[in-house]
Amino acid sequence: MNITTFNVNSIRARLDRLLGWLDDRVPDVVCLQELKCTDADVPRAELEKRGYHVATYGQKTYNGVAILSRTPITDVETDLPWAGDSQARGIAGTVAGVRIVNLYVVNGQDTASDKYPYKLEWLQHLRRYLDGRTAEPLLVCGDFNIAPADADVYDPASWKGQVLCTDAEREAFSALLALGLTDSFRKVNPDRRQFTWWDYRSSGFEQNKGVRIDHHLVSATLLPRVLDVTVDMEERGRPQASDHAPVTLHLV
DNA sequence: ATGCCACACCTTGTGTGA
Repeated sequence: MNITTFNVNSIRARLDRLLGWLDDRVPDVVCLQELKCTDADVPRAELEKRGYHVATYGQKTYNGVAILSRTPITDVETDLPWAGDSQARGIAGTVAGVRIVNLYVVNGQDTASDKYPYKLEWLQHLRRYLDGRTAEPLLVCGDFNIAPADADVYDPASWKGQVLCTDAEREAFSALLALGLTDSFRKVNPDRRQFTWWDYRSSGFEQNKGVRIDHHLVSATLLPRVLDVTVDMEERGRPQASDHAPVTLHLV
């Protein structure tokens, strides 16, 4: 079983690429972020035609998340991590006995922006939501907008103190792990320098100037099933690609 | 210090992303 997290940066603008990628890779489960459209505007029929069950939590213009699965998705939950959040950033569902929480974490824009304290508040709500849920086979994946360590950044000096890399964000990430979750990529590849997002500007991808911000966190009961985590660099290099690469967790 | 690119918006420039 494989589960991909992919920030598509607009499911409508990316539809041809997304469908081409699905036809090529035939993934079991796909967690999408940044749909940038309402549930009604999600091209559901195109996905279902390919054999996917589709659960969405959309929003106009910004945010929006979805889970696609070749087998049924049960117990779908939206409005994560708390009901008072007005932004569509979290959806959960159970697939083949694995509880999957798909997240589009707040970017934060800049430490001086109001969006930055909102990001930290959002992460606190996420921690509260996940607390007590890590005993089951749980996968928390998505675009975390946090590079957990300097090893996850192409130029740590230039990123120091910048949003995605601040101490407060990294502490919030560690606090999630402390609930009983493991950063599966780093567990499997302790020393590998691999990014998941590259800036569209200034040939970021061509120069491999990226950051690792898309993650698969697994609970202790799921960890023994982890085989590998791979980043689809080929897809990121294609014309009209998202600025994120699809990242796939391979389970036994 | 700014723009560099890409996307949505009932667009013709602005906000946001990371």
